[in-house]
Amino acid sequence: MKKRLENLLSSAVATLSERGELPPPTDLSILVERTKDESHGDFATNLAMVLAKAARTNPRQLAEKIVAALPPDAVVVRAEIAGPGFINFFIDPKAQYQIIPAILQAGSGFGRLTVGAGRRVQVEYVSANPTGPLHVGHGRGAAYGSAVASLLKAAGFEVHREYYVNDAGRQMDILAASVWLRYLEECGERLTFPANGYRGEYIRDIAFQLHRKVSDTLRHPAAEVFHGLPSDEPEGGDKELYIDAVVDRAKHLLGHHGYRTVFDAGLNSILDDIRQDLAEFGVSYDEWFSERSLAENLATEWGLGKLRSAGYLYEQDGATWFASSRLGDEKDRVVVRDNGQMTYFASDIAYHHNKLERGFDRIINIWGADHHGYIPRVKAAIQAMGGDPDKLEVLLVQFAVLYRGEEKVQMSTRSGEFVTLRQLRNEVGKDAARFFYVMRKSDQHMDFDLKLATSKTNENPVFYVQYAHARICSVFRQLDEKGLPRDVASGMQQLDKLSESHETALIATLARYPEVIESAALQYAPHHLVNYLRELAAELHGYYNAHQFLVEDAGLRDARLNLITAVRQVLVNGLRLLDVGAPETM
RNA sequence: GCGUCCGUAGCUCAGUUGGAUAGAGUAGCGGCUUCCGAAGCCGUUGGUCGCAGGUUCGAAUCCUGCCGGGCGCGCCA
Repeated sequence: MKKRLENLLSSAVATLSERGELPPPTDLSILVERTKDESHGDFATNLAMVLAKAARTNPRQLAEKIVAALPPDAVVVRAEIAGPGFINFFIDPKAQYQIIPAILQAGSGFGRLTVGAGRRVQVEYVSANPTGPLHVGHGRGAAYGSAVASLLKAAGFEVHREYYVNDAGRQMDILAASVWLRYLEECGERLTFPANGYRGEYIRDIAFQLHRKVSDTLRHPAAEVFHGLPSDEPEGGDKELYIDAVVDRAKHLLGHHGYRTVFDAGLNSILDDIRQDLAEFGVSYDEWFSERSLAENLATEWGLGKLRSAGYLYEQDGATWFASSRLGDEKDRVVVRDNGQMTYFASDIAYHHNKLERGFDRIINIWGADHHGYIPRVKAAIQAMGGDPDKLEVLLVQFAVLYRGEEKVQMSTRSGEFVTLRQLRNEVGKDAARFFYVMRKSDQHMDFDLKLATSKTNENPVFYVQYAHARICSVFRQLDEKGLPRDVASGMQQLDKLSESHETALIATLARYPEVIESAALQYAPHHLVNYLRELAAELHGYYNAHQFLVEDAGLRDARLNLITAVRQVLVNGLRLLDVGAPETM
């Protein structure tokens, strides 16, 4: 409908230009919006106000000319000029009714668009280090990333969902060392655990399983393990130097094979847990991309080689630096440390090089907001490798602060008593968690009220929307119980009986759904969809309370049943994009 | 200190490629069930859009400064 009006307007502008009443058309984009106020008609455009300056006339006069030049259209009842120069369009209600058969015919495909035109988009989200279970911060990234990917797919993009598994690098070595030390404790060794090791209870579980599997074969006396190491932080040393020394010692004593056994025990156990956790959260991936595979394929060296040949690498203080400051970053960044180890950033350069090579039209990274300072260096790397930095879009997700009613839920990674995503799901359920996480703009802090998420009242937006769906299902159960007939085709013939204000408003809201999907997808803003669903549910509840659906008049009854069937379909489609259930009974 | 994001009703938040009288939920107040699920609905109270300038037909939205807050500023990831 918007498109149709835009075409009418551009034809009117063309006519005026030919007559010389307007300057030759530039590449102006005609903006047609839905009105907020009924008295302003159904759609409005600010076209006359935008063009007034170039036409050297006042907006209202120009608006009159534009309206006069509009080609006739069966659907447009009238066009009015209002306010400072808006042109308001009033649409024939009969044309609006057609959305109902359109929705029922399209079914689950209603709201599937073609704006994406099959362009390939890669979406990377969560990508938490496999050094421990997912916590509630990752949950928001998971819900958001998953919703964005689903929206883009609905909008017609070809979407590739990816999790970057940091299964290489220093943190994983620290994890392996932590597992090994707990394993030694299982064997009966007594030792002091490093300040910078992973202290979570899950490490003990992994060590316990490892010990059951390999018994004492990887055991070394504690005295041998810690002999000659620098002092740890509590003894006045440097915890970073200390943990690195512990890692080296583990590698040395265990040998390649033994070390790998410990390393993989930790990695596989945690990664399996993360996979299962996400699966239960309804979050899925097309690919789990291994960082280690980059090293094994020498991709990291290759990526750095690319930077070197482009003249962006230099040596200083024994380390290798990337001159990212020449490409907009605050300062240059180390890619190879003076001890010969690659930094995380070196892998990331290779990873992004790999993404570029795969030929995506757009690359979307979803990161925690605390990583925002990391964006310029990655963009710089892409540019240095000859790629287009604008292809990369980094979406930031702020952490959610958990509350139970008024009370803030304390979280502390240090003490290990952080709330895991699994704990959250167990407390509020998958549907509420998914819905709440994407209810707010992603780059904004949010308060997540656990008590509200579990309450079964109208205060809880999840239940409110789901209840609208269940209520419609209930109407159809009543229809059966009363033994009333239903004739869909006949209802379609008599849609013009839907003349109550609740009905026309509901129809207009239904017609908006594809526009909501488009803007939510293009703006990476699932909260737009959430707000829409709440609005649609509210209108359904209001309609339900104001009018009886199962009325005597069979024609009116069938028309109303067709309308609420369409509402149910849109609720289902929208909730499915968020992976929130649409139960038939509550 | 530098960078970056943010500041909208008592509370939680929408609304920012500039548009008409700034919205919703919740809290408060007052109503609605012989009838399809009251897990609902209707009405009402409540705002210097952080402050001060600027840009223009028009600013919550864009620009500048200030105030207040989050995050970042490692040869960590």
